[in-house]
Amino acid sequence: MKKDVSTEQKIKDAARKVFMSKGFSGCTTREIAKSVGINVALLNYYFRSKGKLFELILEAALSDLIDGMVEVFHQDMSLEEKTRLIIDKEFEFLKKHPEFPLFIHTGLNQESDTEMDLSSFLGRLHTSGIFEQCEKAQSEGRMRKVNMINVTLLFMSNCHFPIISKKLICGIYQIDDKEHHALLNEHQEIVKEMLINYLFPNTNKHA
Amino acid sequence: MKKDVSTEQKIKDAARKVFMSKGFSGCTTREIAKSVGINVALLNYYFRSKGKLFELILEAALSDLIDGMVEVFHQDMSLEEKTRLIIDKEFEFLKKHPEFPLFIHTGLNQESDTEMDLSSFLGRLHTSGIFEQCEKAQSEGRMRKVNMINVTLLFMSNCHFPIISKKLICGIYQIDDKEHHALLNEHQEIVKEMLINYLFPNTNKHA
DNA sequence: ATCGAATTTAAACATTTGTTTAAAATAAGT
DNA sequence: ACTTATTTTAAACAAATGTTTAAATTCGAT
Repeated sequence: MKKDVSTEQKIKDAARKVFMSKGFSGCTTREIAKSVGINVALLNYYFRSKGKLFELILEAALSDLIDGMVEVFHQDMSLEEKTRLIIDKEFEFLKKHPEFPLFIHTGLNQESDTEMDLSSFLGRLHTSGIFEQCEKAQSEGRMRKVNMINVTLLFMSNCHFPIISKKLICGIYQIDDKEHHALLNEHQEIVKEMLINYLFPNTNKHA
Repeated sequence: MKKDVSTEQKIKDAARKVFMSKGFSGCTTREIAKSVGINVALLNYYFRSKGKLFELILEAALSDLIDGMVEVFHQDMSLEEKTRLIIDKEFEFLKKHPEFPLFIHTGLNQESDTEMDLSSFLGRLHTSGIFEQCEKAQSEGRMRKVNMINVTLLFMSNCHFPIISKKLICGIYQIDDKEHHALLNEHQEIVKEMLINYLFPNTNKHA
């Protein structure tokens, strides 16, 4: 029943790659099928439609995103350490998968009929204990009193956007891929310092 | 020869609206034509193809983006004042045109054959005098020594991403449009303080 | 009013696209 | 070996899509 890797999984992998680089309406089912080496009909045999397949891929990507964060949250570390670690991890991941953030946000915007339910992710964040750890640090004055949604935004903005904006930045400042990669490395350090300084102002007064 | 507003302009306006909300491959020429109330052929009479029209709209949007920034740069203000003003302006603009940032970045990534030339925008930034003003402040120790590309990234990340990520944030944290709007207002202040503190650390030690 | 150019339309074209149907091939169970 | 269910394919469908053609309409200038 199982080959080396099942056809179903091969389709998912190919679909993920194609959807990520071209978006939902930017590619065709035939393109995905061809990249797997199968017929178009087989794609609708396993998944019911292009839209269903897309939803599946998008949901998996979102799950990966949350999992990556939660994994760090679970560890036994100070918030400063978690901050550094999560920024490093995010940058390293995104350098390898640059299409990821744009895919997620355009994907969420193209959901035609049914809005995807993301509420389950909040549960995973809650059970990671990160909210309690922040709340405690905030009440003890070690962390700036900022809403957790704003904290989320600060992290994601400064990790994801530099990847999203690659074409714009390279186009305007006339730099090539190699220079942009160096830029990202610089920026990674900048973001770490800026966020640490902002969120934990007391601990880092003269670091 | 000219109506109240020319057909050409009406097409551009409609195309801008449709492209912004659905992306290049997410809409059809007929959809644009219908929203103007004209025939599909007329669209290709004024612009040569769907792709050409899209390039035009994208270029105009990019130009608007740069213009908005340059306009602030030209004014006679301190860098701290310009920082606050540009963040406020950007947030206000994006609250009114939330599709703008996603459109630009997916647009730049969908350019099939010809890469768009963005080098002209660098010239406009240079003549605004902002680079010299920063260089001076940096050499005088009033501004942190950060590459201007990184500065650009910091600003754009923290202004654009909160808009881009609306669906994700609302979905995860289960908030509605109204709450998200309030969130943006909070975030606007956070970003201003964080960036000012980071870029001009001396001036704001105990503000 | 008439001529010619610019504007607009209806219709058609050739592809492409998502999906389905029915048959063929493969695998599994007996 | 035979039967049945699963997997895969080729072909077809209807609808959609970007673009073009040729005719109609509008409009300014003479």
